[in-house]
Parts: sequence; structure tokens; C-alpha cells
Amino acid sequence: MSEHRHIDGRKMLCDAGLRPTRQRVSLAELLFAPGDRHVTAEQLHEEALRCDMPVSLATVYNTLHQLTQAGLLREVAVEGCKTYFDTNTSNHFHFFSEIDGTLEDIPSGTINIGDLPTPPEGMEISRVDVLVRLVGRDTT
Amino acid sequence: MSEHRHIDGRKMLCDAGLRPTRQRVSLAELLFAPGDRHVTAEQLHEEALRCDMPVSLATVYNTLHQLTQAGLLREVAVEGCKTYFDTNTSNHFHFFSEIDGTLEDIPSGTINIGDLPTPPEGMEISRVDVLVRLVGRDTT
DNA sequence: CTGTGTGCAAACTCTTTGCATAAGT
DNA sequence: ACTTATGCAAAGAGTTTGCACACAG
Repeated sequence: MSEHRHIDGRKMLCDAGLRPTRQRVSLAELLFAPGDRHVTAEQLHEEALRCDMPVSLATVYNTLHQLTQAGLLREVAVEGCKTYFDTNTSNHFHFFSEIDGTLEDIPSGTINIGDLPTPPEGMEISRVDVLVRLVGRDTT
Repeated sequence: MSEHRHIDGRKMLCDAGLRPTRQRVSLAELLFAPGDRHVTAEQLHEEALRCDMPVSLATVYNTLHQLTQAGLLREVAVEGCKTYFDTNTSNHFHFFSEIDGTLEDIPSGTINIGDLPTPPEGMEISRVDVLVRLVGRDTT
């Protein structure tokens, strides 16, 4: 699950119409080199600093949003103020561990959503988010 | 859907082990008198003030959390910092309108979750949240 | 009376913004 | 060079906390 496939951050950014600055390339490579990831801005920021890629938190936020707009990331709402960004943009669902606050993909095909409900007049479904919350065994 | 059934806030609170103070009774009645509701703390606060039930925002937050702990409300994570509280605590799913930020119940039975995935070792599913995001027709 | 709840304002967390400096083409 | 991105620190939204006063039992 963590075959560090090699990623050309520069190309990825250019393709998305973003200027491949040092910071953006670094962040893109951190994000996309390992398999699918679910990070918060703060986590990514710390990770970048640990890897000697000095970036400011503001830039991390900017970059995450730019990548999201470019369709390379997906935002996942869990709760509280924390926003998670998921490198897997395909249709899939998540496990959320309430114990350590981590997010994980649910292998696709494992959950089937039957019939979707009919949306109200004049609206259409943009996305269906499914979050399966986990707790330790036996915790009420 | 909005038959203002009459609610005995006092009894409801006592049953939940909460002291029926003026503010709590007011809030409980605002919350539970109409049909199912989805409110944020701020919305409920404004509504209380409009109805001549002076309460501080801090008390609204306290009360909402106490009612949630007592199992009378359910928190719904949508995104951003806003926390919604749902008066319907049964297992059901939501529509979220990205246009006006409102939450609505999806009639139960309309969505079927097929097989739930097996949770990772030592964990169990505490809840499954399904959020169907809506946009206006034709908005990409 | 006694203890718990309330209100206020200040603290806190996560996120966004403004503006001078630095980097990309 | 000219433009766009970055970094910093300050502002912002939503939520929480601490402490004096008020209310419920």
C-alpha cells in the first residue's frame, strides 16, 4: 500500500495549470508519492518541515486548495474544524477512527449504496459522502 | 412535517437527568416542538432571542452538547467549522444543499447501504454517516 | 441554603488575508 | 523585467473556558 511510485510533481502541476514552484513541487511529491493519503493541512506542513522542505502553513493551505480546485485532491468533511484532503479523487468512502482521528479508504465495492433518493426539485446530486465511524470494541 | 406537537421540555430534561432550567426548557421546546430540525448553535441562538428567550451563545452550546450526550440530539458533520445538531437521532441520512447550506433528512428506506465493510482489527462501527450533497441543476 | 447553570468576555483552534519580499518564466 | 507565489503576522469564524452572579431544589 505504500509503494513509493515516482511522481513528477513538476509535470503534475503544469498539467493542472499551476506554476511549479519549489514549494508546490515539494508538497505535491509528499502528497502523491506514497499511496493514497488523507492529510490535514497541519500534518502536511509538519511533514514538509521534517523533510527539510520549508513551507509556511499559509502556503500549504493555498496549495491544498489549488490542488483541490484542479481536481487532484478531494476534501473530506469529518467534523470540527479539521479538513482532510484525500489524494484519491475517485468515488469511494471512508473509515474514520474516532480513537486517533485517522481517515482510511474503504475498499471500493465493499459498500453498496442502493437506490439514491430523488433529490428535491431543481437540484442534483453532486456527490455522496459515506463516513463509517469506528470506535474501539466495546466503547459505547 | 411541522405539526407543532406539544412538548414538555421540563419532563424531557428531567428524564435525561438535566436540571430543567428556564433556558434549557426554552431551547428544548424550540428544538423539539416542530418536526425534525437541523440547526447550528448560532441559528438556535438567534431563534431563541427572536422568541424572547434570552440565552447566551455559550449556554446554547452547553445545552446542545448536553442534549447530545443525553442522546436527544445527534451531531452532523458537514464541513467547515459549522456543527449541525439534528433532532432526529434514529439511523438516517441527509441531503446537504451546497447552495444554501441547509440539511434535510432523507426519508429512511430511500437509501440502502448494502454490506458494511469489515472494520479493522479491534474496532467496531459506531455509526455510518451518509451525506448526499446537492447542487443546483447544471452546476458543475 | 447549597450546588449547579448562566452570562460574559477572553482564550483557543483552524483557516484565511494583506502586504512586502522572493522566485519563476 | 514582469508576474505570480510565498511568508509572516494579524484577522476571522466557530467554539470553548473561567469565573462571578443567579437560579433551582
